[in-house]
Formats: sequence, structure tokens, C-alpha cells
Amino acid sequence: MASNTVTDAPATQSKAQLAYAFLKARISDGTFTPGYRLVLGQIARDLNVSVVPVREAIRLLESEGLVTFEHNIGAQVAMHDETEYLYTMQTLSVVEGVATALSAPHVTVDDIARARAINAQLIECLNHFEPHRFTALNLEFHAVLFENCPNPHILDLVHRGWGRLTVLRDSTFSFVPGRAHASVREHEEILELIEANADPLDIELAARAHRTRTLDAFLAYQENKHVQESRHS
Amino acid sequence: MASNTVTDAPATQSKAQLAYAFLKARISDGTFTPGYRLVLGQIARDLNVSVVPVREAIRLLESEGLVTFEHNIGAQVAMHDETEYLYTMQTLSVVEGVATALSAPHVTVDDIARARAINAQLIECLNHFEPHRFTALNLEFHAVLFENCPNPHILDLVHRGWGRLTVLRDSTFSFVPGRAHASVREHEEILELIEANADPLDIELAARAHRTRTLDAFLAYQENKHVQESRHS
DNA sequence: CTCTTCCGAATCGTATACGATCTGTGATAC
DNA sequence: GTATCACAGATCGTATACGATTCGGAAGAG
Repeated sequence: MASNTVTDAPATQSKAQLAYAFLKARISDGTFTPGYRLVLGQIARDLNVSVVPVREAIRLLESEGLVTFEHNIGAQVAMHDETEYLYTMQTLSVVEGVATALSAPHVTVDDIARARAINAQLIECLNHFEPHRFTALNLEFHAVLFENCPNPHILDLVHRGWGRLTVLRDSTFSFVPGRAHASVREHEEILELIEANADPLDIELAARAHRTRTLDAFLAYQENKHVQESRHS
Repeated sequence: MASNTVTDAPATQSKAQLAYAFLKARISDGTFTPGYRLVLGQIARDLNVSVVPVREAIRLLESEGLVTFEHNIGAQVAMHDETEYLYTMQTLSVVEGVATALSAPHVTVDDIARARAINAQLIECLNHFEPHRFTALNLEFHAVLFENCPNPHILDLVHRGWGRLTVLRDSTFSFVPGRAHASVREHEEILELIEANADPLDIELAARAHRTRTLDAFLAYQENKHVQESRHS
């Protein structure tokens, strides 16, 4: 009866979810670049579904800010000016900060150990540097620290922030590899704060500053690049 | 050509938006109480539209957390346990705090004057206390202080927080009228911090604490009520 | 040569239709 | 009397269909 391609779990998966996953994947991996026009009928044909579920998926992505939508015009992958990255990082610095602080009391010694192991991999990664891998590990590290946040709204905001970030820029560390060294050091500092049952506000501000510094490093790099470019002209 | 009932602006309003506004209004004013089953066909008939736009509106409301949705089962107005209010207030305290701090440098003397005027109305309101009016003015006051926030994401989160709050509880001050007096005093303190160009972090924490205290007051009231109830039994 | 106007193709928004799934009720077995 | 099963009504999910709107290019006026 339930004859599905792979497993039975997604057998009950709606076509809307299928379309959503399809579009999100294509946007994330860069197949659909910012500004790309998302035509309902075309996508529907590609997926062998009707336009209705595709439409639903697009509206969902719109509410997450990954695509923009205009009445009677259609959808396109959201365009990002440089400020977009700035705003997303700033927002994430705030929500990830509180999430980490609220999570701290629920972090077990086992969690700390796992985080240290991941940070060790990050340090090891510094030698033969791969920005993409570094960023993936970096998320893993922070996820251990904020996933215990008891407030589901804040946790959701953190997830959305990371989601947007991966769409906006594959890895900040591609641009500012130097930041990676400081980053792993700060990770250890944050771990020590949590271990010491530090004041939640201290943990929050440390986590926030950690992210803000990555942002600042990128902004400084960009500033510098612009200066160099203007010298050539 | 564009012959509409009232104005021309909503002439281009889609039926999906109509359904969205209709549902949101009914949920906010309490016609549809938490747990109320939202049947697509029924709502569609009431609005003289088909189920498609209604469905779209409901999915939007779902993404905002106002309704819950289950595959092949349907939607109902989101149920709120007590923790829901707690989590929403906590989240709002954080995002409103940063929004206020980020907004502060862009607040003009004129804005400050407007805020003071609103706070004066709040003080005046303390005599013949109407919780609903007080809450509306309270939002107006804070809106003046955070609307200048340059980060659109954070601003959006603040708006969503307030939106959820009005759905969850008409007015916290109905339960804890005593909190209103302290509240208006803290308003003045926040205004003075902004006027003095205080450290953004100080402004942020003041704004955050202001909201947290309202939450704490409610929790204390509730605690007290439960104690009294258990005495009767 | 340039600007305006008009028309057709492409796409969107929504109505209708129909198969799939769930829920509750009544009949049957133990 | 209770538990299980089957069936019917209700509702959901999606396909198809069609009017409405937009956009781009061709035709014509200046």
C-alpha cells in the first residue's frame, strides 16, 4: 500500500514538505542564487506535483526570509545586501548569547566533554584549514552549548539565525582565516565560564562578544579590501 | 475600473490576506479561544472564498505560533500552558532590550517628549485604572523607544513578541495592578538613561529588567494565588 | 529615431473536484 | 457487559481549470 522510494517514514510526508525541502536545499547549496526567479509551474513540473504545494512551500520560505514574494509577480530568492549579513550576525549574537546562558545550568559534564572534543577537532583543523569544515564543526560546538536552552522560542530563533547564516555566506572563515585561531581560544574560555557556574549574564555577554568579534573581523577585512581597491583605481 | 467597497488600497488585497486578517482578529479578540478547531471549509464559507486562501492564511498563522497544525488532522488555535506566557515574556525582554538599546542613538528629543507625554497619560491612568487602556498606552510608550532600531530582524522579533503577548493575555496589569505604579517609574528611568547617552548595555539591561520585573510580579501573584487555593482545599 | 500604445504570452490567484485519511458510531463476537 | 471491527461522514491534501494581472515586444505616431 504505502509504496515509497526509500523509507516508510517519509511516506506520509506531504508534497508541500517535499517542495520545501527541495527549495531549501537548492537555495542553501547555491543552485538557486539570490535574485533567482522561482516560478511555481516550473518547480511543480520538476517535482511532479501541482502548484498548490509548491506555493505553500514558498510562502513558508518567505516567512523565514529566505525568499521574497510580491503579489501577482512571484517569488525570488532573497537578495542580500551587505547589511543583511551584519543584521543577521547581530541578531544571532543576541539570541545565541541568551540561549547559551539559559542553557548553561542544564549542561552536563558529558556535554562539556563533547564540546571540548569538538573544539580539539577545530584546533586540529587549523593546520590544514578548510573553511567549510571549520564552520560545520563550529556550529556543532555551539549547538552543544545552546541546545539545552529551556525556552523553545529563543532556541527556535537561534536555529533560524544559523539557517539564514548558511544561506548568506558559506563561511565567514573563508574571508578571515585569522579569526579562527582566536575563535577556538574563546571557545575554551566560554567552556570554563560554564564549568565554573559563572553568572548567567557573564556567560551571555561572553557568547555574544564571541560572535560579535567574528562579525567585526569580517567588517575589518572588508574595510581593508575596499581601501586596497580604491588605491588601484 | 477598480471598484471596491471602501477604499482602493485593499482593492488589490488578496483573499489570503483577508482570511489572515479575519482569523487573527478573531483569535485576538477571543472569539476563537485556544483549542478552537479551525475547519477550512467552514471558514471558507463564512468568508465566501475557497479553501485555498484560507489554508494559506492558516499556515502563516502557524509559522507565527498562533495556531497549531497537524497533518491530515487540521488546525486549532494554539493552546497555551502557563509556561508559554513565561517564555514569550522572557524572549520579549531580551529582544526588546536590545532593540531599545540599538534604537537609543536614533531617538530624537521629540521622541523623548512624546514618550514622556504617553507616560504622563499612563500616570494619569493610574487613578481610574483600566488594565486594557494601560496596556495599550504601555505598548505605545515602548514603541516610541524601540521603533528606531536599525536592525530590521530584531525589530520584527519585537513586533512578533508583542503580537503573541496580546493573544496570550489581554493585560498582565489586570492581574497585578500594583505593578503599574512601579512600571511608570521605571519608564522615567529608562528615558533618563537614553537622554544621558548612557552605555548601550546599561540601557539594554534596564529595558530588559523592566520587562522581567513585570513577569516576576505576575509569577509572584500566581504563586500567591495557588497558595491561597491550596489553603481552601 | 524615439516615444507611446496595444496585444499576446507567461504567470499568478483562486475555485472546484476528487482521492486519501481520520474520527466516531453501531454491529458483532466473546 | 465489554472489546473489536467495519463502515459512513467529515475533513484534509492535492490536481486540474480558468479568470486576472503583469511584462515584454511589435506596431504606429510624432
